Amino acid sequence: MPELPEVEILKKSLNRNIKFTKITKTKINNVNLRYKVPKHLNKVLKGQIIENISRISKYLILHLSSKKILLIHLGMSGTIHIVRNNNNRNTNASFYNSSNLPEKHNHIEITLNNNLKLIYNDPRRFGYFKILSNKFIHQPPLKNLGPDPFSSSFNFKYIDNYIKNKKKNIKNLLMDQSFVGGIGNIYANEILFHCQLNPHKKISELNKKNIFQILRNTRKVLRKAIFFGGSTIKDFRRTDGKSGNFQQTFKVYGRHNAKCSSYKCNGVIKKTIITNRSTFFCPKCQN
DNA sequence: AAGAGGCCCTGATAGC
DNA sequence: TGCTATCAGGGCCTCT
Repeated sequence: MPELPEVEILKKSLNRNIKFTKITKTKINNVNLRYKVPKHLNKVLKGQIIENISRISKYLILHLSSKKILLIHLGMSGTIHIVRNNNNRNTNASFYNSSNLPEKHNHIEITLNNNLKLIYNDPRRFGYFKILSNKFIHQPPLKNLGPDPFSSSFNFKYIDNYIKNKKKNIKNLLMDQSFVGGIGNIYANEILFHCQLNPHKKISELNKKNIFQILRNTRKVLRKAIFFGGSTIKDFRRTDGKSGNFQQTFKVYGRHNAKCSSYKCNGVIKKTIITNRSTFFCPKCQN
């Protein structure tokens, strides 16, 4: 489910609402995620102050006062909901209340000392929780990640050098987390449309102009998605349960058989499969 | 050794 | 209504 924009929105919401709160209790309802929920999770979290919340690629990171970190990956369908503990009255619209909270798949509940509770919900169980030491940057899974798309190390020289002697196509390159961290299927499709690049195009055929297009449009599309509150296709929800709106601006994703929205283009969006993932593009203006 | 494909899991929807 | 098949925002593992 969540790609960089959705995790970034989640990070900001958590920083607004739970930064410097103390964890009083952890309840594990179901240990079955991609990896089993660590047995010592409760022990590690209890009494900890959440000093900061950051994001690397699609990973969410809670920095604890013990200097350990809680790494959270949301997989395809993970969401974190902020719930007010006692919401009998004085209902605050910016949080979930018991009436719109999902009933199934609430794997983990973390109670805080400010009357709020975090609920991790994940129907498909591809997400996971992991405790890491303060050297987490140099440990898997983070150590193999490419630069953040917004960082200065994601630049022309880096891309130009990275694609040398490689054979894959441009869509798989964008989706490759060791090339750049955070782009998934939706945004890879959208970025390539804005670059007017065919997703099948081999990276060995990219010219200088193409590389600059990739740089510019990657940042443009992701920044816009964050501004629109992320994309809700099926089940992405913000921490308050509301949907994102970026999906209304999709140019190609999910738009097969629809008319291309490019100025003066009369092409029709086509759907194909690349490495098992749905791929959408306009055959006419993406070459 | 890079790259393609299978697979983990549940739920929604389409088609018969 | 009720079955079965297909498809989902990811990424690890295996095989070539």
